[in-house]
Amino acid sequence: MPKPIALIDCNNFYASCERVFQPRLIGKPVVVLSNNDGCVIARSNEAKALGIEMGAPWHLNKENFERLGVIVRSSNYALYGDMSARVMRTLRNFAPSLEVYSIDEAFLCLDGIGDLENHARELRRTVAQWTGIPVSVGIGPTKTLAKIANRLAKADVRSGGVFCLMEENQQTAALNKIGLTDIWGIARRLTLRLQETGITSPLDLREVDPKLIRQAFGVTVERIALELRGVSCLEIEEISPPRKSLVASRSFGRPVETLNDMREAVATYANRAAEKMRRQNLATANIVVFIETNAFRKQDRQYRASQTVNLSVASADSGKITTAALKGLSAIWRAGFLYKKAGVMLLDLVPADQVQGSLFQQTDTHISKARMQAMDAINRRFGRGTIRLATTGMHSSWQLRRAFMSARYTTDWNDLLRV
DNA sequence: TCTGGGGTCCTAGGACCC
DNA sequence: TCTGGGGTCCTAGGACCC
Repeated sequence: MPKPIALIDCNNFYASCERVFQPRLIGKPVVVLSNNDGCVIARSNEAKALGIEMGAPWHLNKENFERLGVIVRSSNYALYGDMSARVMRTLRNFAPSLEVYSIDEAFLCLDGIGDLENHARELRRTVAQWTGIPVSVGIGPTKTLAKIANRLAKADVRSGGVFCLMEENQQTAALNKIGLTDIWGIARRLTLRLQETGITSPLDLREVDPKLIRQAFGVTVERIALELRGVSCLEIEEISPPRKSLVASRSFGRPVETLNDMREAVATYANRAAEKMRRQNLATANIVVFIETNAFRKQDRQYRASQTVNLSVASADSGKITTAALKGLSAIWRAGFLYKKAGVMLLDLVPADQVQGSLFQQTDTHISKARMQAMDAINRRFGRGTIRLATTGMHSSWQLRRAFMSARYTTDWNDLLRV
């Protein structure tokens, strides 16, 4: 019997959070808008019933919402983050291990629980009582099937918010009811490509030889196909890995046309990004700046570009980061476009305290020498040929790549051997 | 063990997720 | 005029080394 995995998903999370503090919103159509009140990012069930779409632009729907009596809220991420933490704390009482997957979702390992459905119903009751947030529970032998179960828990009112897909016949019936895009990890593009090869339903995807899937669509889709069969490929990760990148970006209220205006915007984002980074005690070695026109305006000429700028020494210095971002900007700047969006990303984040005396402060020669040492060390430890085998095997190549990347800021070869 | 350019680094971008 | 913001993983392809 495979280990049962549950996916807990808060229903209409942001809208539900607003309701906890404003009970008069209960039973009414409520939508929550994105950062600049740009578009709809959460809807209560009543709002969904009125046909309001996810991502609907506010400016096109303002009057419509008023006419329908829809209550509109600007988003309040501090509040949602706090409510999320309360829900997660409550969930820890119901499982030996838990992965916080997003602000409103968690995977739970339910290994050793006898009556799964009963347990799930008790969990729902408790979360509702302690936090005021309604949740749905999907249970399956893999994360992907748990996701599908969760979707069905929401879709089927008779389920009472809990749906179980532990048995193969249940799984087959469920896969018959949904479309390819309902599968976690399959969106529009992949659906189109799958359909071209004759895979038109989730059941098709489950039955095709995974090796063929791998060849045509890569490892990610292969894993999904295996997960649909009940073969677990995605483990529960209790400890969230350290952040690798962060970004500060915004859409402009009105198009930006001049380099001066764009420089101002990019400098602002670079500062914001640097601030975020320092709050998390991180430093960066690679900075990306990107600019793009408004893809919604088909009548305008389109342009988008990005540029990476490498700092030879990792830094948390706002000034250096801003300078690098502006340098990148001049490389990609093209006059004559109506720019809609820009941003600054910080890549290859490392703990700021590890930067001192690390290889980042050494020359390229030192770094390549360190790389050779790492290769030698791996060959000694695992035998000659390991590197070649590992890099030709798809599963491990990126892990090995990471190991080499990490050689750039660690001098402890034992770290590499553990990978 | 087999094969026969092999291998790494880097950039850019696609695709997906919430 | 007005369509979010913040992430991850994977792959293709060029430069370069041996």
